[in-house]
Amino acid sequence: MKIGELVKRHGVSVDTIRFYEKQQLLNPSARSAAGYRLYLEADSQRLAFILRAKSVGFSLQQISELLQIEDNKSQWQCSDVKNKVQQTIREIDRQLTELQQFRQALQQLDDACCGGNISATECSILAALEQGSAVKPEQHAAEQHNKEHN
Amino acid sequence: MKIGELVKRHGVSVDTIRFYEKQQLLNPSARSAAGYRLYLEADSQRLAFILRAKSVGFSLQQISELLQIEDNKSQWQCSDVKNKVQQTIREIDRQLTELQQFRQALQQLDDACCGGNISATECSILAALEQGSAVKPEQHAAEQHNKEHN
DNA sequence: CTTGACTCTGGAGTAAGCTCAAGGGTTTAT
DNA sequence: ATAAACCCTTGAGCTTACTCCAGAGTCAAG
Repeated sequence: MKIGELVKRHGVSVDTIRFYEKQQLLNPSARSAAGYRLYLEADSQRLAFILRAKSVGFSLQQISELLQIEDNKSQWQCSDVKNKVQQTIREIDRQLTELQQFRQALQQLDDACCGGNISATECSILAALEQGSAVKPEQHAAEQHNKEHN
Repeated sequence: MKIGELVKRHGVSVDTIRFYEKQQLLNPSARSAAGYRLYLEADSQRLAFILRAKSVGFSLQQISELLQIEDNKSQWQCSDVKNKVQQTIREIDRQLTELQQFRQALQQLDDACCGGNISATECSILAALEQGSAVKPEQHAAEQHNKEHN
């Protein structure tokens, strides 16, 4: 099949396919006389592999490594594959930790801010960013009932 | 002070400062006769603001918006600032959700794989990526005791 | 035989946030 | 006076995963 049918089957663009080829992830099995890329069923399945791995969170670099194993399965062991998966999980965990820290820092700023229609000159969020001090809630002409915790 | 002292104080590179200037985040208060950038205390504090906001997870774009408020505090309200923070939190939450889904998908693959020294031809991870089917643990010459759940 | 759909190559552009290099002027200490 | 350390501008490069464009050849239908 030509590139047009391949992309129709998988819902990706031709540019994506050519990009994957440049990255050595997916080569056409042949070329027509006019130079058109020709793909076989096996190529289509390989593309499906790539897209599934991508949707699961692998980078193209990691997919390339998995494909090397896939291409030569008998020379690799289960543990090789599992190691790659676990390494990816660890990377994701690192990103999660970082994001959660950001979230927490922002949540603290958010909690301390009244969010009302008082002027931003008294905003505790800006104050914290200016002075880098610990977060202190605003105390304007109203009740202040969240002094505890911390 | 010249750029060299500024960067020494804050532990960033001169390239970073010049980049922030191009992004209109931080302009020197003056230039010397020879064209050297000259910064005042206020500039140094503004840089501190930027770096703190960055460490908390704001993008440069968002920092730019915060600085606009900071530059003209009296014309903004607390709620304006709080809204920006909450918007950022929502973006982070979206990223967290996505990462957690990736993590879960990978964890399922990982759980199903024995990770042993059997050949990768029987690896359940590769099988799942090839066929796109639900994850099924390998069943080789050993006990199989995790059939439930799912 | 022509029109339109399809395909080709090569190269540029995108977002984000810098980092580096080339080639040159300035300041400061000795 | 000269060398080291500092500063300047312009412009390119890095990373990831594409996307878009120009200019041109190819194929199938009518």
